[in-house]
Amino acid sequence: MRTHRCGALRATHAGQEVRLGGWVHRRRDLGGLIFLDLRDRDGIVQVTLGPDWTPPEVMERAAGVGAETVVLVKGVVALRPETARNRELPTGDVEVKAVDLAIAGRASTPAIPVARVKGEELPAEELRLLHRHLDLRRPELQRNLALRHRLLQRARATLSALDFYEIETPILTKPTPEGARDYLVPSRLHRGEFYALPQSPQLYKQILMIAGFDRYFQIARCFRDEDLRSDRQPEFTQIDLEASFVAPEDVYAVVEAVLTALWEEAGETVSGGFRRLSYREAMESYGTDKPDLRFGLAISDLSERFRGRGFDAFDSALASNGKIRAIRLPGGAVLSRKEVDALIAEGKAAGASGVATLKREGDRLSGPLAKLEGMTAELAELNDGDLLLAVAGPDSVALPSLGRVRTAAIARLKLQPREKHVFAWIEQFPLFERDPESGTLVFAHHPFTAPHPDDVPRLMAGELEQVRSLHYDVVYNGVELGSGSIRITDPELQRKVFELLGLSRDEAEARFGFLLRALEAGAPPHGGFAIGFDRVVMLLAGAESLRDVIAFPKTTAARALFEGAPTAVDPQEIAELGLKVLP
RNA sequence: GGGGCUGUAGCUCAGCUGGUUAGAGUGCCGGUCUGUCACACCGGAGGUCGCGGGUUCAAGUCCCGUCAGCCCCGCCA
Repeated sequence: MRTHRCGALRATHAGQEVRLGGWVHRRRDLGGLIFLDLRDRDGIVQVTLGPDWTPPEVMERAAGVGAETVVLVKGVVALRPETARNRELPTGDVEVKAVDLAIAGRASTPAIPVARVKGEELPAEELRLLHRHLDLRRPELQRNLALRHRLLQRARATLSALDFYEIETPILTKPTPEGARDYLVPSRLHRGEFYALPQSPQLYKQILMIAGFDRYFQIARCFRDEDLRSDRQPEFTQIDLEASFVAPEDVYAVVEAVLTALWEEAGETVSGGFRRLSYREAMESYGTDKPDLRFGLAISDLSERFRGRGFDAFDSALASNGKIRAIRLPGGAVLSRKEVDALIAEGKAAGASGVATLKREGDRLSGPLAKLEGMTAELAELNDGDLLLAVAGPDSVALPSLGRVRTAAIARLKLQPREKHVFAWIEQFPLFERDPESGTLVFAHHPFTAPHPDDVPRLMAGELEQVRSLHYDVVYNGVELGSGSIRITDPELQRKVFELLGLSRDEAEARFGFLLRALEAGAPPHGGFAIGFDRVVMLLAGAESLRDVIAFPKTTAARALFEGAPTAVDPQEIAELGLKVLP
């Protein structure tokens, strides 16, 4: 039916007779001459119709085609006249002189434009989702999904070459009361019972390791019934992997190979390797567990330097086991009072009771900290033009506050990154964290995460806060790309953890008995990782929203506008499931 | 669950302190036009101002409610 894609034609094709199929992107009808921009997934080429080479009835037909109509064109590729070439188009040196044009699919006037006027804003997101078939025709989204395809293939090829088997796991699974809210699926055959859609294939991949498959991966769809954000969809895709007889180092090597391959596939060069930071180092130096290491600006401890200098807020913080933490902004002295106030507000929003500042301009120090006894530029280690922002208090407050100040300052000062891509492993996360509401200790990750071997005695002794885990994250330019861990393989340790979670032996058996039985059948040491694939595509495509790298995304209220899901169903179907909808 | 922003022609937007017949660009329809590429030019049609209620002599504009989209907090082991 066709010989080439529209976007593929170049000067080398000149003289060839071609048949094309595509969508009419735009029409320019000059009366005697008609130009059609014909578009397919590869790009746009100009089709030219004129009385010298196009039969009159074809001219007439072409004069009537509207935007987005699908046409089949037969013609000859010709070099354009020298003065009529279009440098902005890859196909701009040529045009197709049409001898025939058939209308294959006439389009009604598009509800939203595919070809936009230069400078025109995109249609409202609601309309783009409602008319997704049209929005997806836009070259940007075509490009994003083409990239997504290539990244998927590259991930598969890379893992397959590393001896990983791609194995599918169920979509209808067992509900898990912990963690995110499950999407539930009622069972017709078993009235009153429910499946859940998987939040991740976590337990299945562990069972696969216990079953001896050694290395598994899956491009896995995951479902979580929680409120959404611009970087969160109710269903999303992970590159999920798990391997046996591994230490964290072995998992790191695999994940690094995959991520490096993906960046390469997108045309980026990754160098400098993956940094390593413990959770503690990340928090102490950057105030976050996902630091953007493209910038320096580490947090420093000024407790001793600023102790006992007549600043009450500092001394009282130190007296109650707090620290004075600070960040130096080179060139920060240029910030206006208003801009500095905005940074202080960031710190306060994260819980700091105050953010004290010190500015150096020439030999002059200014700001609230300038009046500390014995304050000098040397004491504060400030260079000319620097701004110091300090927070005193317990680390649990001071560090995250300065982390937010740091991020805001980088944006405010429009600092140039020292490197383009910085990947880092964050290791040795605590196994437990304090629930801010109840104050009780809860699992920081899922309950299958192995404790750090050195800390198992502490775990058994109930010194939970001190217990580190074998959980690790990959962070890229301040964005968390994924996480993983070495898993618990000792059934008794796993039982102990369920107990710490507050599950009775019976409850643990009812919920996770299948895992415990598997562990008792001889489990190899194993661990794995999951890469948030949508987020990776978004970063590599330069997209601003996950919705721009997913063909059919949901709205922030988890609706599918195009097809209209969710929707009410026939009461009879509901009755068949043994359910009743409450008003 | 809470907060914020937005909703006016098919699309993108303007519409002042409440005041005559709600505008522009683009698209659409008709016409002229042989080198355009956001073609140009002439003419025309096109409106439940998201929806419901209220205040007022008078509401696109003010108030209350509601729906939808987006952003943020909570939430996402």
